Amino acid sequence: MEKKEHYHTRARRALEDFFSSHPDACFTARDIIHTEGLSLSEPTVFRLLSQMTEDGVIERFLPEEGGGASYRWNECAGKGHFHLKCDVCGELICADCDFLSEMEKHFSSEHGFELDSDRTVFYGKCEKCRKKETK
Amino acid sequence: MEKKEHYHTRARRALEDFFSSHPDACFTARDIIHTEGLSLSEPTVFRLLSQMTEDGVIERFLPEEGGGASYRWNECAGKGHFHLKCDVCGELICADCDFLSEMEKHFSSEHGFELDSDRTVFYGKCEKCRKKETK
DNA sequence: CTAAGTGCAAAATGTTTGCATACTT
DNA sequence: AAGTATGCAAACATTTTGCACTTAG
Repeated sequence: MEKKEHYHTRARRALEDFFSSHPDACFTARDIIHTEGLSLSEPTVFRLLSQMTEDGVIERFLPEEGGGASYRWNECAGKGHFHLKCDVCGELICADCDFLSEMEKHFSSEHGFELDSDRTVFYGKCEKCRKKETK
Repeated sequence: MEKKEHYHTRARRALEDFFSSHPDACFTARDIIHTEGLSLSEPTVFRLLSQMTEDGVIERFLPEEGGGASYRWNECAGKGHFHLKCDVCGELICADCDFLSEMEKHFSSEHGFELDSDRTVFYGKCEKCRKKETK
């Protein structure tokens, strides 16, 4: 639970700028390594991604199919929210509504389970993709 | 959506037997490869795990930290259920209660999201581990 | 000056593929 | 006989490590 000391280096700033200027998009380590403007080495990218995830600056999402973990700017840090991931278009939707506390209550009282909503990802099909299909 | 034809081979039977006789435990490909009684090669294990997951015989869970994906006998195949994964002891609990349809209803009406409950894993802390901590 | 960060090369993991052989149907 | 499965070796992809060097505080 101790905050580690981080120097403000070029690499760290570059990554923070990169994520914060694409707040809704997910990137893999690979994406970042191959982004021209950044030119960061593999170890540096993985090290920074891990640190920034631990610090809550970005969020980490596990790989679905091929490829590695993906990361995204964490706008709603610590706010209590949940994620909806569309299996069709791949979009990751950040949701925040009252139902969350209802879910937490249910899991706690009925299953004795303390839900960590920030880490839980709901899979399914998003509104856009559902509409497309019923055409 | 077409069912692929599968031969009943020694390897396939061995894996099915293995999973069905440990219905509550999760195994990685690595675990299986190193299980003495089975003696299956790496490619065979990965190929079978993929096929059996597609066919719904087993369930696949993505890696949390280190290690690869883990697999488990799918007892509640197609029954509509959800999973609670304890971050502390790692246990994966299979839950099946009425709240599920309530959740589906909420996501559908409020978020336009069609939930695939079978694939969704809730992270948090299970009853046992919560009790342990408050000692 | 000291602690932390960086890049390179190499290693460790997890998973997949090409291909010749063996098994199921 | 035809189609699928297997094992080996090798390829691939992702992530980590060791180490010499640089940079921030």
